[in-house]
Amino acid sequence: MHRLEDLSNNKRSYTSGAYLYRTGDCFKSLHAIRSGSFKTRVLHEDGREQVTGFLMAGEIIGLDAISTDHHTCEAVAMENSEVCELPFNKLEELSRDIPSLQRHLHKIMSREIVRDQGIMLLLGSMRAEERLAAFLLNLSQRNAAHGMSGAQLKLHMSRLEIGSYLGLKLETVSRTFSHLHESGVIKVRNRAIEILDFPALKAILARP
Amino acid sequence: MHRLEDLSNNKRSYTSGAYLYRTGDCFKSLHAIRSGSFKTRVLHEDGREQVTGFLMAGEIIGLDAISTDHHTCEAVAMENSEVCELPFNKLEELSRDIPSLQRHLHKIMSREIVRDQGIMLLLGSMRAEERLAAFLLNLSQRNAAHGMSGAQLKLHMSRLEIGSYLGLKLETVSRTFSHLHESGVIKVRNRAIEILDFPALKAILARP
DNA sequence: TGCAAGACTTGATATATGTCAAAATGACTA
DNA sequence: TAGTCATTTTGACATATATCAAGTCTTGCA
Repeated sequence: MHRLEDLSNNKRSYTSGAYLYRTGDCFKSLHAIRSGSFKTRVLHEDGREQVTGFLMAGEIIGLDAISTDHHTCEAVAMENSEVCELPFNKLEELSRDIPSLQRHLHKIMSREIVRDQGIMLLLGSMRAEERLAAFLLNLSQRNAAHGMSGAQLKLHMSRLEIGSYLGLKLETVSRTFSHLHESGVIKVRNRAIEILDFPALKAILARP
Repeated sequence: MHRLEDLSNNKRSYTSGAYLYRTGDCFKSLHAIRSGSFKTRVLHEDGREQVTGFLMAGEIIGLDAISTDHHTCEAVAMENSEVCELPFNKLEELSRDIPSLQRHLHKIMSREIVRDQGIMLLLGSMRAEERLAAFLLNLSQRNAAHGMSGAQLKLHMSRLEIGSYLGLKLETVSRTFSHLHESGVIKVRNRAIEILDFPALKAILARP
């Protein structure tokens, strides 16, 4: 596993709003997010766009590009962030020698597929309030997994971006936040969200 | 590449409606569809479900399960079908020796991620008619890729299943089919669809 | 072949979310 | 610090899709 370190000494910084890659860019490396966060989005010919993910520290970004050797979406930093470059052919080479790395890489890719299936379920069959509840709980969980608070969330994305991700208009996102705020489930102060009543938030999801 | 054949001599048949695997099943093998077609769907606690894919001959099924060694969705045959079992640890073993196979496997997984992103775009930002147009064009393209007609489609799934996949109710699917039929873009006779006007169908997608 | 169950279509109506608009708030810059 | 611009909230209204309800058509089985 020490050989992995050869791979990971190449760190780069991105300021908020900077592109990690754009649609069509040639693919050479995956990137591990060391700090900060990124959003990914796909673009349709007619200017339509869809945010497909919000990624934070510890997560791997760029898996879409392996398919065609070109990026099929773009990744933008949502705050000042650091990534570690993982040249993909080195990764493949290493994973031929190290079965546990190979397995790990496969699991990472598969996990992304599972994550996308979850979003499809959300987009295909949930109402606005359920989508937002699922979104907040997911964020909370990932925050907690990094030793940060599960209750206090600092959103680095706008209502517009949340809307795009959840298949809602920004006004609907705003209204739904307000509604959850009024019912005492969460506290909303601009982009700082506090989850006050976890069971209630989970109950929104559990009841179809 | 001949060693691949060792892998692929294990064929199995599934009658229409039979499960290839269920949610929670232990994962051992991917499956290559030799003939026929399958649908995959994810289940939510509250009985909610979402069809996440319709797979046909030549496609690989089961990639979701690598993540946890257990299947996170279920796969059901939509007609009498044959699959070829690909034991995953043998696949990993072989791909350590054969870089081109390794690369191929990675591309297959990445392609699935890209496909899912496309569905997220569809579910998140398209109207009913656009979703159905995208669905039909995709089906047509895959049909044509297998040497079959791109214009004559035989649907193996019900309106309910199409609706689940596209995030619509079955009535909306039916109405939208009827509408496309009336406007002369397609001809609908039960599950036999004929695409009469490709440019018109594509135009529905291009105009936001 | 005929019957029954499921699949599909179509209509009337309800509703969640979108659209348009304006005001309020917050953030950045000069 | 003030001023400008972007973001967010909130309201009134529009609309796409969902829901409920018949009714018709297929299909598979007896």
